[in-house]
Amino acid sequence: MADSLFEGLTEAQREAVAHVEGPILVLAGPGSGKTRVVTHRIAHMLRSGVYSSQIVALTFTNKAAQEMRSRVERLAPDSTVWVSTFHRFCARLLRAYSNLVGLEQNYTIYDTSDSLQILKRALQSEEISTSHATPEKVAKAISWAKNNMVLPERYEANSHNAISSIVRDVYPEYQRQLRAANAVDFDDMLMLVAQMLQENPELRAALDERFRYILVDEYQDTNLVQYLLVRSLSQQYPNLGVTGDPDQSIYGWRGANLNNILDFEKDFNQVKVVRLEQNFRSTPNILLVADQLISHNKRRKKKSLFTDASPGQPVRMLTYTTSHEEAQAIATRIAAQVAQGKRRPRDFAIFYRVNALSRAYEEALRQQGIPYMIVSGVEFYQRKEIKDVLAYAMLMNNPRDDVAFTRIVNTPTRGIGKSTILKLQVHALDQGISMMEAAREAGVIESLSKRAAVAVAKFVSLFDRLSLKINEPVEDILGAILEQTGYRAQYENSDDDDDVSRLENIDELLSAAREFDFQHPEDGTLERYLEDKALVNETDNFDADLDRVTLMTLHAAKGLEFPCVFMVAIEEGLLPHERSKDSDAQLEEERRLMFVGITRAQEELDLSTANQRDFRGRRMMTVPSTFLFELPREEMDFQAALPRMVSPASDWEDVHEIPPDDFSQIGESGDFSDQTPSNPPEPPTKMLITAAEMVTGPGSARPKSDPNQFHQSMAVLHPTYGLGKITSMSGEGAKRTATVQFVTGPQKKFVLAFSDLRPVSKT
DNA sequence: CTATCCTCGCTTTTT
DNA sequence: GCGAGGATAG
Repeated sequence: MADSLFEGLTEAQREAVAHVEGPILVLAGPGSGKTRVVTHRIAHMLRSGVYSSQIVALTFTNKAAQEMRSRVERLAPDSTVWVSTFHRFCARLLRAYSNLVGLEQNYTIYDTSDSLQILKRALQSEEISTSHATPEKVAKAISWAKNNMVLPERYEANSHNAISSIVRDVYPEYQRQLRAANAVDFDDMLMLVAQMLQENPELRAALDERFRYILVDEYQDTNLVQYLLVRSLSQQYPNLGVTGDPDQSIYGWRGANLNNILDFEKDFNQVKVVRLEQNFRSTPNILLVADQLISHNKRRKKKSLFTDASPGQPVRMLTYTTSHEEAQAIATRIAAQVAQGKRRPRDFAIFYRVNALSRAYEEALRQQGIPYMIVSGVEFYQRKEIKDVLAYAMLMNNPRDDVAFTRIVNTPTRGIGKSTILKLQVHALDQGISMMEAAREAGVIESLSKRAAVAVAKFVSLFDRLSLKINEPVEDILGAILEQTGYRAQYENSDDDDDVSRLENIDELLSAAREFDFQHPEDGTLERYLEDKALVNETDNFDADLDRVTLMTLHAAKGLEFPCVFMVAIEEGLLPHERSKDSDAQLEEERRLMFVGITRAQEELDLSTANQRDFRGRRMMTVPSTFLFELPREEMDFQAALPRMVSPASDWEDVHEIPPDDFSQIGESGDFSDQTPSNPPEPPTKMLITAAEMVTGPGSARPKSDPNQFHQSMAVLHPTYGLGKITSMSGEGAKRTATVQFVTGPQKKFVLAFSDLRPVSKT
């Protein structure tokens, strides 16, 4: 039946879609329609008589899962195919079979910072000195072990590595304390399920049968545990379909093992291999550059990428004298194209290797009045007030959760100080009980003063009162926490802007809880709600609908595409990064990173370097990346970015040599803009003028503003952050401060008398 | 206990 | 150059 599922597909794509039984490896080059193939394949399986309950599709991120789910739904509206992240899949299995791995069904999922608390405690109780290794480093090493299925008792220290001996000593205790708290860390979720399947052959066989068809997306990013997991569920029914591209594996540093995809054909019998090599995204010129670069990697599977698109413009390679000029030139180019109506801001993206580089481009864009957004992975931190409130809920759900207990026993303050908490902890450890249980025995703990014991007893009764509500709707539970603990009260009636915003965040949490209750009329348990909270990251801050230039790291760019891409700072030490240069494997990963960046571009691609770069507050001479010498230079457009540059490609190797007089520029003082020949950018057309445009020139001595002219909700301008709005104010006279929410994202607090804030006139 | 000072160190990031 | 986290003072 040549049905609609195959319409418009290439030969290779059809081949993959048509495959139902047995293992299949789909090697999907960039822009080759991979998701389309996977979703159509699922739909085809369903039409071929496979029950949707027998299929599970695993992804890494919630975003990918969501995307796949909605696309499957479109093709097969009433199917109940389970599309899930690895972690959520494992979370469910752990709930069902918790007893097999020493957990209770209501176990807690610790995030990275919670786990770190446990680790610090474990380091303390084992009396291990961390003077030569931070807890963070130890945590990383433990995570590595867990990703590689190394159980605590099997861990062996490496004599060359100081951290590994610490890990050997602390890993078992860390794991004990997690189990004592009835908690798991993220890595446990996968490792424990894998362990459970190894130790319980009947269960493994049953689940293998239940999940007869398993699909794994981004297979090149799987680690050993994930590999063991899917392999053990594909024994009697080896219908494992994996999709990925070894050339786009950029997460080796967090445990991804390239061997999984490279050896897939060895791991299973009669593997069907389909290569998706036709690219539907980029021009041949861009593809050629990508292909030449990646051909320098050894550990890969060769693919020949091709496209039907017309050649398009050559890829440009630009060398600037300074990073400042690089940023200016990019911003000017974008401004000009937008002004001409040729492109919109959202058509452009700027990619860099490290977040710390973003500033220069931000500033240049701001000066040009171009709207932009930064997609950054660092703003992930959880807000304190949210974590506090949820900690109460977590403790209700799992009273053994010592991290939650420690967090809220004195929040808001109720006279239970550090030493009291420590005494409770010691008592708990002695008796082999949880801190909550220890708190119940406060009256008989000798070391505790009468006063402390009373404070603790009061807390316990408060907690018990709250716990009565555990089966009520989540919104009611959180509401009760906020009222009965006095948590809300401590922030109410406060003028402080931080407190105001805390209350706003709390209200948002409540309305999200209401939404959860609404969405889960049947299974809206607190347990379920907390699992959602633990496994979903709400800061999905990339909104493709906004008409803004996108700034992001190369890692963040994976999976996206833009008509016009600028890849910047392609210099030794940055790309490849200096910390990646000691091994070939890491160097190849850096090359893949560049490959990923290049292949995001649909029509235009600019690669650039600067001879001098301002970075981390210092000015440094740079060396162009070795990767640049691996590109098809004859096919590219080498441009002198500035009058001073040597332009022809033949002289290009000389460009990075520093003319003697250039050293005069190296110094700690002085603004670049003084030295650069000023070629003022074309002023953008009127419709483009944003607030930043109105800022007076850099460094001009402007009198500070009178604090009294500011008021709540006023639009203001800052020379660095651009346009913003005053969300709240506090203090008086010289100490009067304003909190400003900037349109570019950040929220900052200013002492008005000393700030460079200016009101925006309404004219 | 909390505010502020100072030191350190510094890829990439999801769950 | 900047922010997190520890130390110290009030």
